Amino acid sequence: MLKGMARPKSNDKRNAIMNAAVRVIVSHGLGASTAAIAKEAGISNGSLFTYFQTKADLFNQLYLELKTDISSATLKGLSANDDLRTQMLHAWTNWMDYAAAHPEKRRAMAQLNVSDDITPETRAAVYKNMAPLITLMEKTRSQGAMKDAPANIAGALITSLFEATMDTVIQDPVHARSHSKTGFEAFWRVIG
Amino acid sequence: MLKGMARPKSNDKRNAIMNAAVRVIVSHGLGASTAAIAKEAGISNGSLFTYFQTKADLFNQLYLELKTDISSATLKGLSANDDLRTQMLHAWTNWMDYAAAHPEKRRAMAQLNVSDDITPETRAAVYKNMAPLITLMEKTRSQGAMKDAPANIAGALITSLFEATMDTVIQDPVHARSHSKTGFEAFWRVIG
Amino acid sequence: MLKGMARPKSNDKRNAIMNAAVRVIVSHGLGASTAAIAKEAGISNGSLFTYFQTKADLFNQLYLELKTDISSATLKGLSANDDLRTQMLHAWTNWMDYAAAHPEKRRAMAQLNVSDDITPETRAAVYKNMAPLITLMEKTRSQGAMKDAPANIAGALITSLFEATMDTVIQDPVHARSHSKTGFEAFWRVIG
Amino acid sequence: MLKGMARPKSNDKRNAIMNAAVRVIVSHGLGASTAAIAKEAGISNGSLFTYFQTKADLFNQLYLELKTDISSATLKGLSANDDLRTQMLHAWTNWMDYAAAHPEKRRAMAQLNVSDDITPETRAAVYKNMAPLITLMEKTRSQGAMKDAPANIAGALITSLFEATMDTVIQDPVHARSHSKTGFEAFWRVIG
DNA sequence: CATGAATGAGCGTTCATTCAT
DNA sequence: GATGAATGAACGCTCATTCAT
Repeated sequence: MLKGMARPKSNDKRNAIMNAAVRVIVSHGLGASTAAIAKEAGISNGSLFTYFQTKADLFNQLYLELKTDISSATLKGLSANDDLRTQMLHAWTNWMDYAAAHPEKRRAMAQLNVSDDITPETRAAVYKNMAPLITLMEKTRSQGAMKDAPANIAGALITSLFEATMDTVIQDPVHARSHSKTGFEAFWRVIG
Repeated sequence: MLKGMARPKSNDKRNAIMNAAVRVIVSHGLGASTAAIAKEAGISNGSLFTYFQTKADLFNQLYLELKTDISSATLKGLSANDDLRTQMLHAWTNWMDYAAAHPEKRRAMAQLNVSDDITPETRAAVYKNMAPLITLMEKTRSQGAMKDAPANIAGALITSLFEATMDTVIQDPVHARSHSKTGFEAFWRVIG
Repeated sequence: MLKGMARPKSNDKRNAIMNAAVRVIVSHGLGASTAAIAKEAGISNGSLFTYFQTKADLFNQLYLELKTDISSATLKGLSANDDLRTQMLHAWTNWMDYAAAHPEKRRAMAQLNVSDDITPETRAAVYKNMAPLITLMEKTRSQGAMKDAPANIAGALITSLFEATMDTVIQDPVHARSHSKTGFEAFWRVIG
Repeated sequence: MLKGMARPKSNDKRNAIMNAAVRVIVSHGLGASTAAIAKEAGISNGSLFTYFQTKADLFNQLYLELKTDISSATLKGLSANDDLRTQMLHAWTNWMDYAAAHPEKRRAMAQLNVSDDITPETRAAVYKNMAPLITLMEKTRSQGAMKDAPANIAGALITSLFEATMDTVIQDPVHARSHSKTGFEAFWRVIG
């Protein structure tokens, strides 16, 4: 690293705050105090503001990171050579596995989804991250039952099936595999 | 009017508070202050507590009322003689019409849905209100593509399609009819 | 009663408020709300202000009445022919009997004693009511062990013995008679 | 000073709050607002809660501190070799001197004495502080005029004489010495 | 850069008092 | 006169943010 370069401060600490925020949001909602998050992260309340300018800033960065994580987890191992259904199922399964492995992150994300603090810029960045997935979905849609439907309603319906399946998987993890399969089949009936 | 009768509690005022709460929740989230709600309703901050014991109480009553409204709007004109698809489509259309006509109520409801203030009792009462709809949906499910799926995942998927369609209708009201149709068809492919 | 004379409104209701105030002060302190007192009295919160201009006004009148009651109870049956010790014992016993019979009144009085709401005027009126007792005490003092002490310290000491005995009688009513006797003997050693 | 050490909690500030509380309680009673106390202490209202978790907590700590102060002032210079009367007079004089020097503290203490905010734990701690004095008093009592009286009435009578004398000393400080002497003589007649 | 005390606006709620009915 | 809804100032307390150490 070059001298004089802006130090990224401690990435460990930044991550600790992020992880603490997830836990505290899950247990106390978005109204959780920054002090509580700092404490959970093992740092002083003041230090939190060395890493994030404001609480809203923390929430935006956290939201983006959670979505980025899930996005790359979902796309892992995807092969463009496979047929669309195979790719889609692969992505779907990745997604569900991730959600099952990180239920807290999913829960925090669900809260942040409805927060007024998340800016349009963040939402746009999230959207951009998911571009490959959206492309895949669009390709699928344009050849299947929804080929004539506008993209917005199609996207909304599909996303909603993803999320509903995920939430069921988290709430009833014992039957995760079965729920995932049921969800995918419904999904494929809708879009395939 | 009886002698010794003071100004009675005004239903108009109660409604004004409810409506104000909807507007303020939409624009400022569940963190909206009771003072802001009272001001929007055109009453003093203290008066709000004449009509609702606590902020949580207001939120619970509001949630129940919104859900009850939408529930009865949805069931209006339903005829048990029709075949299931016709009944389901009728309900679906009612629901979407209501959502399109009251977008703010829908948005407030979405926020209240995830609020910690809503008690299990309120959720149970809401559930009870929607019993006829749930029965109809269960009957449909048990004869269609999801006949072998457990109820929890089925319910989650179906609800999610409702909500996704509704939100699209609200966000793009110009094409409300078309979105409603697209959503219903997807819905029917999933459950029918 | 003459026509046009200011009606004392309902004395029953006034008394009901007074009695309710005693009970509520005992159980909830001087911070008790006027609404709570009104409810205990079986009237509406607004009506309380027909009988008392302010909460402080109620407290002042109540204090005066409680002190007046105890004053006259104490003096009942006193014969100026008896020697001082006999008169004093008689008064003392009356006082203790009253306190034992009305422990709530005593407790409310104790609270009002330290209230900032009680005006100097009320305190003066109370003092005036107790004049015969004070005279008796002064006569006793001027012939006994405190004959050379200034009146203020003497009065304070004597009052304090009264009150301490009373409070013990109320807290341990089973031994009321014995405590009363012990207290009087101490009192007589001080002043007699 | 260690690195990373922030501004430490200031004992000066804590004391300022305590002293401010005494002054404000004297002038406005126990209903005094925390904001008023903070202002009188020259700090922000929020800062008060850095030093005391709740208003009741402040009151409890204040009460304990006032009582501890007076307790140690009273016991200062006491010699177990002296006869009981000498020891008792020494304590009595200390006490009166302290009260005369700190009339506001005495007044605040009198208010806190009757506060519902003071917990049994605090009262127990106060009692423990005063143990030597109580022991001395018990020894005296058991040899004197009240040797056959139960402890509760004896304690109440004695305490009441202390307090009555103190209050007179404060209200009429010009004759403090004389009042103190008068009070002690009465006290000794009661217990000695 | 870390710390945690300091700040003060803001919150939900209470309550003495007023006044329309 | 009786009623209780209406009022708004006040309260205890929290918390995002700043800044002295």
